[in-house]
Amino acid sequence: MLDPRSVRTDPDTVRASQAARGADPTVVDRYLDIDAARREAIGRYEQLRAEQKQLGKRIGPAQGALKRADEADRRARQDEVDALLTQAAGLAEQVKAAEAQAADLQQQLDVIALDLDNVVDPAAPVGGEEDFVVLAEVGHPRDFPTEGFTPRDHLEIGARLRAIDVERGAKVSGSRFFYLTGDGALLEIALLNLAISLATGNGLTPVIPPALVNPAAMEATGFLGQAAENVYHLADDDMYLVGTAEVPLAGYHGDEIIPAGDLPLRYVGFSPCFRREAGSHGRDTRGIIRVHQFDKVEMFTYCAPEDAVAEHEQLLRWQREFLDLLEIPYRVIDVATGDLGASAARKFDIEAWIPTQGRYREVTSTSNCTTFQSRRLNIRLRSGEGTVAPLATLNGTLVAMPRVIVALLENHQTRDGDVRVPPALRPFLGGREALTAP
RNA sequence: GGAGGGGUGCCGGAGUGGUUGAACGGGGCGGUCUCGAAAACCGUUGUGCGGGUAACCCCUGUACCGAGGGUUCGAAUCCCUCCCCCUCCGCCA
Repeated sequence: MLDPRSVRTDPDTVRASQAARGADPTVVDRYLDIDAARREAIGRYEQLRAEQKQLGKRIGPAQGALKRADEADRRARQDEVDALLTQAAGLAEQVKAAEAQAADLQQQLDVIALDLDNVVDPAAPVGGEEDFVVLAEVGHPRDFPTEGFTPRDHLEIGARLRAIDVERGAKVSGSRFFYLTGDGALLEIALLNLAISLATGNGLTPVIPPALVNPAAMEATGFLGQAAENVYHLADDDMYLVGTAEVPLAGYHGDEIIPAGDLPLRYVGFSPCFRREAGSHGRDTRGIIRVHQFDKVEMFTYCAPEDAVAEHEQLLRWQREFLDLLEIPYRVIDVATGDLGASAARKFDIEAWIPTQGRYREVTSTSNCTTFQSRRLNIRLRSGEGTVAPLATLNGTLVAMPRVIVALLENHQTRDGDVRVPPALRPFLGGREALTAP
C-alpha cells in the first residue's frame, strides 16, 4: 500500500512507476478521484455527527427537567423534549446516510489501492523480464569436455546416491513432489545448519514460524493479489499454506509500533514452502527445480526507511557469502522493473550455474519492499521525537533447499558420479569429503 | 470434541445506555527538591482519518474499549454473529 498523501502530492512519480512496471498508470487518476470524493464525504459525515452529538447532549438534561417539572410546567417541558427528539431523529438519519457514503468510498479506495504497486527504485533497470542487469559473475563453470566426461544431471546423481526419489514422490503425492533420502536428507540438514550458524553469527534471530496462516496474514503480505493462483488454500478452515516464511515473518510484528532504537530487527526463518505452480505446466518438469513443497531458510529485516538500501545490500552480501562457501558459480542480477513483485521497489536475484542446463537458474532472491508492506501490515516505528512513521521491510533467501541441492550435486560431481563436499559444509556432514553411492 | 470463564489505554484494573478517550494504581516522560540519587510532590502520557497548513509542531473535528453487524435521538455499556485467550474433561505428535 502506498502512502495516500504521497500519491496525492506526487502522482507523476506513481504514474511513471506504474508505467515502468508495465502496469496501468491511469489507476492513479481513478485513485485520486475516489480519494477526493472520500475526503469530501468524510467531511460531510463528521460535521453532521458533530451536530448530532451537540444535540444529544441536550436531550438528557431536558428529560431530567421534564421528570422534575411540576404540573404547570409539564406540558412545556414535554414539548421541548419531543421537539428535540424529532430533530435528533431526522439528524440521525442524515448521519447514517453520510456515514454509509463515506464508508463506501473508503472501501472503493481500499480496493483500487491494491492496484497500485510499490514505487520502483529509480536505480532499478527499466524493462521486462529479459532486461535485467548482471551485477556480478562469480566463480567459473567447469569445463566438463576438457575434464573428459559428460556431466550427469541432479536426478541421475540423486538416484545413484539414493538421495532424491521423485518416482515415489509422485506415487504418494503426485508430480512435483519428491523424497530426500539418506545423504539427500542429510545434505538438507547440513545446509540448514550451515545457514543458521552463519545467520545467527551475523546476529539474526532464528525463527521457526507457522506455515499455515489466516487470510489476513496472506492478504497483508500481498500474496492474494496476482500470485493468488499459486497459493494453496484449505477451504474447510479458510487457512493458507505459505509459499515462503516471508509471510509469517512479516506478520510477526503486525499492528505493532516498534521503538526506533530496536531497529533493525533481523530474523532468519526456516519453513516448508508450498506452491501450486499454476501456469507453469510443462516447465522444469524433470527433477526438483520446480516443486510443490520444499524447505527454505529466509532472512527478513525490519528497519528505518533511510537504512533500507544499505540493508538490501547487506542481505545480498550474506546470500553471496553462503554460495561462496558452497563454491557454486553464480551471477547476481538486478531485476528489471517489469519483473518486480508488487511490493518490491528493487530486487536482486542470484542465479546459480546449472551445468546440464548450460545456464544460470535462480536460487535466491532479495527484495526491498520499502514502506509498502509495512503499511498494509500496519507496522510502524516510533522515533526518538515520539513521532510514528512506517518502517521498511526486506526479505532475502538464504537457502532454498532443492535448487541449492541441484546446484551442489551438478557442480561438484566427479567423473564416477560421486559428489565432492565443499569444505565449509563438511563439519555439518560428519567431516565427509564426498557423497558416494551406498 | 464437551463444560465453564474472559477479552478495556504501555501494564494491572474500574466502568451496564447520556460532557467516558475512558476512574484508580503502576510504568514512562517532564519538572520541583538534592552536590547527585532515592523518596516525596506537581504536571504529562495513545493511534487512524478529515479540516485549518504545501509540510512539521500545533489547533480543531471525528473514529477507535477483540472483529463485524443491529437496537437507540445517543452504546465500552443492550442484542446477534464471528475470532482469540484461559481453566477443567476427552483425544492426540
